[in-house]
Formats: sequence, structure tokens, C-alpha cells
Amino acid sequence: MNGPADGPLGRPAGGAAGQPRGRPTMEDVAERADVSRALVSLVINGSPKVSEQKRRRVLEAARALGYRPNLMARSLAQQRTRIIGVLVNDLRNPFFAEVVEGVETAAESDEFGIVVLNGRRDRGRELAAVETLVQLQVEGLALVGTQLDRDDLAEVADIVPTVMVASDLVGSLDHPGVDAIVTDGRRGAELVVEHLVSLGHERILHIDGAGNASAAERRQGYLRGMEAAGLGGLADVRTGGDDEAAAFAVIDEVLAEPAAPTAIFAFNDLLAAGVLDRLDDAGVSVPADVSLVGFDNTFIAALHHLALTTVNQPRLTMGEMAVAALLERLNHGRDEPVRHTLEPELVVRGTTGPPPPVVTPGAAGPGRSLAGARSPGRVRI
Amino acid sequence: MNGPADGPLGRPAGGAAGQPRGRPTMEDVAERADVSRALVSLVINGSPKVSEQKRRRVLEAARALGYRPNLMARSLAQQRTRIIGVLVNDLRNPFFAEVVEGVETAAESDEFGIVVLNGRRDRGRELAAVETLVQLQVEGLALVGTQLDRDDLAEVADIVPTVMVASDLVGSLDHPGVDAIVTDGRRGAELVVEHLVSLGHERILHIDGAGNASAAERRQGYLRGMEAAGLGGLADVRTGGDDEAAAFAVIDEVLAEPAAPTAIFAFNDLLAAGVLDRLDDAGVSVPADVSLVGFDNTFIAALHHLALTTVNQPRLTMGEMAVAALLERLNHGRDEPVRHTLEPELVVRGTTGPPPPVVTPGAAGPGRSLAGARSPGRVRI
DNA sequence: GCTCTTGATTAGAGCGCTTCAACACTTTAT
DNA sequence: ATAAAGTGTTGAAGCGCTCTAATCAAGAGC
Repeated sequence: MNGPADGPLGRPAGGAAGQPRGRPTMEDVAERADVSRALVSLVINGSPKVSEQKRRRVLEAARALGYRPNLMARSLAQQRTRIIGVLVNDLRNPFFAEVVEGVETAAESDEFGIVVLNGRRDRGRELAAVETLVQLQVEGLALVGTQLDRDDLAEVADIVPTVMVASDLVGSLDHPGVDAIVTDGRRGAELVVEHLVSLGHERILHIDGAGNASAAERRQGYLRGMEAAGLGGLADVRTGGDDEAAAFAVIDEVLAEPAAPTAIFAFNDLLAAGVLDRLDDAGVSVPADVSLVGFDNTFIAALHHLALTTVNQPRLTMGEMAVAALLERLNHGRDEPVRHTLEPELVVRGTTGPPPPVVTPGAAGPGRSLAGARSPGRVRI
Repeated sequence: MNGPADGPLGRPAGGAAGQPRGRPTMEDVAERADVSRALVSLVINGSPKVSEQKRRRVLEAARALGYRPNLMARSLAQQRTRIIGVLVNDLRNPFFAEVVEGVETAAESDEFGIVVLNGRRDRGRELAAVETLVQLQVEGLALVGTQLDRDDLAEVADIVPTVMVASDLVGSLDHPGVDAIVTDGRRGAELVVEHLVSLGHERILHIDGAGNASAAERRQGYLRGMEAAGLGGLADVRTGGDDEAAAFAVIDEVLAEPAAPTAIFAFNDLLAAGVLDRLDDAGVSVPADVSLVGFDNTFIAALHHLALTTVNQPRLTMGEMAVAALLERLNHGRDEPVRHTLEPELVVRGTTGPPPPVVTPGAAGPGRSLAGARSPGRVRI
């Protein structure tokens, strides 16, 4: 084992020869400090029942060897990992990134680590990621904006406490192992519609989030808002997505139609940014010709040059609440599901205003504001 | 072991009482399939030397029990994790998020998993995160935009192959365990200056990235560019940062000075966005009064309403190259450091143009374009 | 002098898995 | 037939750590 022919080069720092290879283990430290492995363990874990003398000896040996505990081994022995697994729908979306920061902050203060996996907008990858996290033995699972549904999660939620953030098991909140932290998307969407209606808009288009987890809720809120305003007949929902690119096709389509909307409510800020770009390309000015609203209140919306009216979700808080929910299960054994619904908040900025006056009363049918805006001579922003 | 009191129904779903507790292990599967634990291992790992009959038996038992391999135990036994650790300076910066996606893509196709930790712009946290990753026994370490320096990394790099992405051990590339994948920030900055100079600018201000890892390089490039253009005397560097907020103070300061710049080169797009906002607040129009350039070419720069002239870095490629570098060490035993420098590319958009004509020749001293722009009546964007 | 405490240390079993050497069977070569 | 060469399977030894129970040393109490 420790024979002389054990390989020429030393362990880490270009050291001397003849080492047993691999990183130093607790055993190595024990040997060097001339104590038992158990004692080293106690020292490393800061047990109070170790004499000052030995503690020093051990620590010194550890430092000298460059010893670092092996988390895998520790977790295995301890039967716990103190890791919370986080699955994010899309790391590129600043909204999610900030939720993750919230999760991180909270986890950190509770001495948990987090492992972040990125679904990259792909359901299959999300599924695989969840599997990986479970196998990694995470003690809790936070799914941020995931598109997974009850069937995907049922098995997993039996094994590890799970919380969905910014998305929900739509219409099936019944799994006892799954909590949810959401902003009331329905209410948020209603706020948007109310705002637009109060400005005088009637033809309000909603470009939705396609299969995205929160899409359904916001869509519903939009529809309800329209109904409530007596505009149910004018409600118009188009399939969008959750990034800028998704907006292009829809806008091109809409611009080509006769009765164009005077306001557009996009699924989220990213999508709204795409809408804005495309409108810009077409020479349609916002909000003079069309009003535009996003959702999430990401920092992008706040940029003055976009000044996007949007709906705020308390991202950091959501992340923190997610961890809190997991810990309630972990530490206090809660076992019924919980669902926290946060209040959305309308943030009015510069992309909403009154609808344009009807161009030529009587001439061009019922309103053509948007199409009209495409006439030459219009000023681009 | 197989006593009668071992619980009637399958474990996971809605389990009753009296189970042996804990998730099913390989042992459980072996018992149920009536084979040895070793055989189960072979099946799970897809060994070809297992009879079809037993393979089926094992797989069925595994499924029935809801068995999932324990990655911790596997890694421990196997003495490898197949995990690449990724430390990101700031997950909220879309630039980094995209580099991470590149890392992910590459790792995935090489059957590696990745674990992402977020430094959140805090050096101490970065240090802690690296430590965590090392203890997690990652096989490679990708540091994305980190601010850590040689001293922080020396010890770690002896243990695990390390690659720095989008940042570098400035002035000390000498650690044999650290590779680097960077875009030539110096060159990028020179391109910016050349572009601005060719437009006729002379008073070009650089707001740098403060302590940020790539800050020094870009600063140098800027200074060299200015020298090369014979404008060394006009070079002006202010301390900024790497997000929008950092821009505010600087802009306020600059606006209050007599000889204001006609062009501003910001450390990155985020900072540039902040500059744009502040200029906007002050009624300074871009590029009519001041030209503005960012760095990174994040999607933010591409938004039409910002249309930020910037410098592109091939993010995805950088992430992929990082993994490639790690794998060369891991699989082919390379042990000298490697440094890939990618070419930056100037992306001209709408925030740069010729400097404004000097307002009142002779009257207001040497150029007051920016300050002049603050006169009332100026149009805001 | 003896047992009792108390406190510090350690032996050793075990966490769930991999893997190597050994084993029991074929099957093939000779 | 017998040796040689596969096949498929298994026992058991770890991987690096934790943690319980046992051990040991030393002072306290009687």
C-alpha cells in the first residue's frame, strides 16, 4: 500500500514524492496529528468536547496537509446534504435570476447550500434536472418558473419537499408535497386591463406566454378583466412565448390586420421588449399609437428608454418565502401543502397612455390606429 | 430481512406506516429481484455483461420500488463526480448567464453535470463558493467573470483543473493549473476608441469597472487607444462598476464639470444602460449630444430603444471553450496552462455619432457640448 | 480504598455504492 | 477427455466520513 513505488509525484503543491495519492483524507490528518479519525471529525465539526491542545494539533495538521472535508462522504455518512436544489426555467430571464438570488439569500442564512440547474426553456431538460437533483439527495426542491405539471412532480414530491415559485400546478393544487409561492397573475392581469381601460382603451390585445407556467393565469385575468369592463367581445389572445423573439411573428401578424389593437399586454417584460422592438421597426410609436404593458418589473422595464409599464412581482421575497416553506416541512414537519399568493402591483411608466384619436371618423371603419401609424412620415423613436 | 412485517405496499406514493424508512437502496432492489447488489449495480450502469433475463428482473424491481441511485454514494465509491463546478460573478448580468449556458451545453454533451454557484458580486462569497465546489469534489472549476486573483486560486488550482472565463489572473498567468478563456478586452477597448475617434470625438471618457476582473484590461485598451490617437492628454477614467446604479454618481459628477466629454465608453452594457438613463434624466440626448458605447453585446444592447453601440464577446463559445479546456486536462492530461484569447467585435448601433458642433466658438471655453445640452428646451428621448 | 462522575478520546459499524477477484458454469480448442 | 477460454454472477473490500457505544484518565465523594 504505502510501498516506495507508489508514483513519482506528490500530491498538491508540487510537494515531495511518495504520497499515497489523492487528496488528503481525515485519516491522513488523524495520523499526522497522532489522534483518532473520530477526533478529527469532532474538531472539523467544531465540537466543544475536544481539548484545546488536541484541537490545535488537529487544525494544524489539517492546514499543513491542505485537508478539505469531502462533502460527498460527509453527506453519505450523515444522511443529509443540507442542499436545496433549485431548478430554473430560464437563467437568462432576469426575473428568474433574481428569484434565485432570493432563494440563495434565505438558504444561506439557514446554513443550506443551493445547487442551481437551468432548464433552458426545455421541458425535457427540466425533467432531467429534477431527476438529477433528487439523486443528488437535495433536501428540498425549489422549482422556479418551471413548466412541469402535477404528473411530472407527483413522484418526486413524495420523496422531497417541493415548492414551486412563480408558477403553479394549475388546477391541481392537490398534491400534498408541493407548496407554491406565486404572485396573483390573474389579479395582475386584471390590474393591467383596468389601467388600460381607464385610459380609454377598448381593443386590448394579449400576447400570452404560450406553454409557460404562468401563462394560463394571466390569460384568465386578462379575459376576466375584459369581461368586467364589458369588453369581452373585443378580447383577443395570441400565442406568444417568453422571450423577445416570440413577439415578432405576432406583431407582424397583428399589423397586417384591419382592426388593430390600441393596447398590447404582453406576457412578460422580455416579450414586451420584443414587441416594442418590432413596433419600432414598423414605425409605430408607443404609447402615442399603441400602449404596451409587460409583466415582472425586471430591471429592463425600468430602463428609461423603455420605461415599460409593467406589473411588479416581489422576486426576492418570493425566493425567500420558497425557502421558508421548505424549511417548515424540513424542520417543523409540516405536511399539508401551503400556497402563498402575493399581491401584484401595477407599475405605470411611459409605455401606456390614452389611445390615439380615431383617424378619419367614418372613413376607415372602426379604428385603425395601429395600421394608420404605419403611414409614411411617422416618426420613429 | 425479508420478514413478514416489512410493509405491504410499495413505498413511495402515499405510503403507509411501518416502512424501514428512507429511500430504497440498491440493497432493496437486489433483494426484491433476488440477485446480488453487485448485479444491480451492473444493470443500473448498463453493463453489457448481464443476461437479459436478470436485467429485466432488476429493472422491474427498481421501478416497482421507485429506486433512484444515490449520487453521493456513487461518487464516493467511484472516486469521481462527473461534475463541473461553475462560479458566476453575477447571475443577474445576462452576459454571464449566457456564458453559463455555453458551459452547460458543452458539459452536457460530454456527460458532465454542472453545479452553478453565484458570487453575487461579492468577493468573499466567491471565495466561499469555490471552497464549497472543491469540497463537493467537482472535477473541474469554471470561474465566470470572477474577481478572484492568483493568491485566492493557487491552492485550489493545485487540486482541481481550473479555467477562468471572461476574466484573467491579471499580470500573473503563471499558475500552471489555471487556463483562461477571454476576449481581448484591450483590443475591444481600442476598437471603441478608434470608432469614436473616427467619428471625430476627442474628449472620450471611460467609466471603468472598478474592481471587476476585466476592468483593468479595458482601461488599458482605452488608454492605449487614446495615446495612439494622439489624445493621451485628454484621457479620462472614472471609477464606475458593473451595473446600472454605478453609473449615476459618475454621470452627475461629469455633468457638473466644465469640459464635458463628447463620448462615453462604459465598462459594460449594464453600466452603459445606467449612463443612458442618467443622461436621459439630465436631458442630454444620445448620440446627438454625447455618444455612448458599452461592452458585451448583451441582449439589452440590442433592444431597439437602446440600440447601444457595444463590443461583442462570443459568450456561448467562451463557455464551450472553457469546458473543452477542462476536459483536455481531465482526459488528456494536459498540464501546462492554456490561454485562449478571442477577438472582440465592434457592434455599431445607434448610440454613437459625430460629436456635436461646438456651441459658441470662443464664448464658452473649450467645448461644453454636454453641459450645453442641459439647457432648457432640450428634447428628451 | 473504593465506586461514581465527568470529560476526553477512540474503536468500529455503517451510509449506498463500485469494483476486483473469485467462482460456477458453459463452450470451444486440442 | 482435459485444458483453456469465455459468461454471468457474487462476496467482500473499500470510498471518506459520522456517530454510538465503549474505553480510559482523573478527580470527587464516601
